[in-house]
Amino acid sequence: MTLGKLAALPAREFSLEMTLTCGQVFHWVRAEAGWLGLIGDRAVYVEQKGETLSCTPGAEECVANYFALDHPLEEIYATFPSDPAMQQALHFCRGMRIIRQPAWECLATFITSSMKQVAHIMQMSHAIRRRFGERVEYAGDALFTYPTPARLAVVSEEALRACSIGYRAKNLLGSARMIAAGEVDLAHVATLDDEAARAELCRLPGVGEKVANCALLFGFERKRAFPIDVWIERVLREIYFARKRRPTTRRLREFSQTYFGENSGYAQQYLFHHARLTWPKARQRARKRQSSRPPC
DNA sequence: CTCCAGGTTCCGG
DNA sequence: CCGGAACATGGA
Repeated sequence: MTLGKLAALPAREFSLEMTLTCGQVFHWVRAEAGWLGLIGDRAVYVEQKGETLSCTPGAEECVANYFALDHPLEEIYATFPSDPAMQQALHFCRGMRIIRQPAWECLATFITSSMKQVAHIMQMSHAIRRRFGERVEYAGDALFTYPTPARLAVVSEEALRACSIGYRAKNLLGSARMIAAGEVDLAHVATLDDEAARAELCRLPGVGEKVANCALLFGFERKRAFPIDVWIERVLREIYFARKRRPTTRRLREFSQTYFGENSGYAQQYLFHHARLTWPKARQRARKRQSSRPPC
């Protein structure tokens, strides 16, 4: 890869590393001293040095918007609850931003995310892009856009399964077809309030409450959307409901919507990333033994 | 080899 | 409303 001169833009309270590795987006790859990826169909290189974010010349505005450099992080942090677990997560993840992803590629990658580790979600994303996306050249490297609903709508389920996505192929294909046919309109979803938008997304196959909330948070700028996955469920149960009778899924959802405030989605991502990177395997095994032991 | 992963859907209490 | 099971695949 041969990079020319880069453009610089100010980036206070920002961690590119955290932002790209926290499990919200899955196609950026390390290159040189930074990262190479696509913002929509535009190939971009970015690297951070201190409070400066350098990027491909001409892409400054696009990059600043994508990485949400305008989000007032200090104001957002001020709305987080002040309990120790939340403050530890904040300290650990400071500078991490919820980015503005194109709605469809965000939704689609989370449709393929069920029962998969972050590393494998990346693999699936790249396989789908490489096989069905548009090729974009950048400094001698080849990048691939995420295929549109219309493009995926006309491929076979077998061809999709060749990307090693298993049973998720049927869901991704079904959702692409419904959107391509206009049965669900993502541009319209963007105009709805959170609850209506979530309900509309859940009409798509493979989209339940968790995936819908990921799409709302990462692809529709809904900072209140609070996805509850296995990690967040552990955090809620072991920290916020420790020593209590096992809360129902319903109870966890109610708690998450009242306790974490107006930027609960942001809080959720900090708790998720912190737990995933710092909770040792030993704790997971201990938890496992505990939960499988009969109550006394 | 066994276990588990940023779940959803369907089915029987 | 709630708990269980099936669903594919690969990394630990």
